[in-house]
Amino acid sequence: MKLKYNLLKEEKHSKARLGQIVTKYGTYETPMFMPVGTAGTVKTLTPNEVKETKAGIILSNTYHLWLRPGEDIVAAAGGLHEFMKWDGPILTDSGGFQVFSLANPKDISEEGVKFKNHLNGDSLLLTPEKSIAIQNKLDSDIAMSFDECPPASASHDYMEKSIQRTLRWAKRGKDVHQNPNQCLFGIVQGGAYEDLRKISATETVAMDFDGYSIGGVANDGENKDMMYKAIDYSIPYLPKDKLRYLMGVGEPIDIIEGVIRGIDIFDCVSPTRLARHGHVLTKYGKINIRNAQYKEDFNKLSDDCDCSTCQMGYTKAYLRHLVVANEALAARLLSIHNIRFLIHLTEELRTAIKNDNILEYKEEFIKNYYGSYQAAYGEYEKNINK
RNA sequence: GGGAGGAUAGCGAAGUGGUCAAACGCGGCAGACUGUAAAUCUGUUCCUUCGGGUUCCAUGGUUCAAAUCCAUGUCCUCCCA
Repeated sequence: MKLKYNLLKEEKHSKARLGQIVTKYGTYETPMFMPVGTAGTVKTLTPNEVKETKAGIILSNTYHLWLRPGEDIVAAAGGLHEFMKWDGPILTDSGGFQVFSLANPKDISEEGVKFKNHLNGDSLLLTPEKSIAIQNKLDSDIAMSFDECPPASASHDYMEKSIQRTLRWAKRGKDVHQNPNQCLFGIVQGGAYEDLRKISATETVAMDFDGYSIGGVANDGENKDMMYKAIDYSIPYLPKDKLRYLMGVGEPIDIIEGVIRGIDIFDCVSPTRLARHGHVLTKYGKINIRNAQYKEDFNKLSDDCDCSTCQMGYTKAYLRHLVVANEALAARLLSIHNIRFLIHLTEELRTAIKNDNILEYKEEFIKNYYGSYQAAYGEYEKNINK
């Protein structure tokens, strides 16, 4: 059964929307944060632990599973859900982000993208057709179109050529997409250029995908002002009855701003990566639990957090000890907490949408978490409409 | 009792006459991380009022110049008896 989106309510003072995603695994509310499990695992966590964070959809990656263990092995296992024992929806990224993070511009051609296998140096070619074929076999619930994800700093000229190629790649991918149980999403690119976002969004929507995402944000050379513009310039052209996914985001303030601008789903590696590096998201800001000041702090990470790490009563002093001692449990306990933090944030945003007070919620959140607008938005504070 | 080798910043360890406040590793203290080549990477780690000051076991010496050479002492390790 193909996943389906229903729009339930629009917030009165913003573009924020409450919706639901109906899947064969259950029904989930949006806005939603999706934890990332690139290589078929949300790093350091078991599926049960991920479930306990109240995660709905999780992410996995075409590029990584293609290289290892190979999509045929996943298919032989009965698909990715069965392989990794995740009894919930999965979205697979197409490998488009790896075009940005792993390939050189000169390796990008009309046919596809030449990669150097980061595991053994082999030369590989990933094409739109190949990406979709792999995702068909992985049997994820949502497949993403294979796109070029140029840095935000790319020139208008480069970006224009790039979005046209991404549109052709989207069409090629859609033409070979075969899995009837799998949605296929189109990706809007165009950086912070208003005209290009409009073209990319309009043309992508014209191809009639099951959902749409905004890509190319939160990467090199971008600031918050540009990210929010990229969203604002794309959203007006996306249909209301389809899911809107902001790829790779992220930071609490960006999730809030994204929701206010009409985004439904987000994904980001930050809660798990930060956890592995000893950083903790709390209502009163991000802390580095490694810091010496926590050596004898026998308080929990947060008094009002319902994640299993906090519910167990683990103290900052103990968690700091685990991080400093490089114990695997540190990454696991902090990943649980950080993921739960972002999912809890989306729960609060859903409540705010129901109550039509999301702008007030944002003010309150910024006050608690960042302390100031400057801290929340950086030097672009004044350009961003509060 | 005889012989040999050592002693360098919190620890380990380079350096064997000037370019040495002294490589590098660990530990310590901070920072970064947004569709994961990331349990990774970066900075910093004698004191300082940032001008400079005081260092390489101790003391004395050689030299324009010593962590580096010489003498003595102290301590450590190994081998022989």
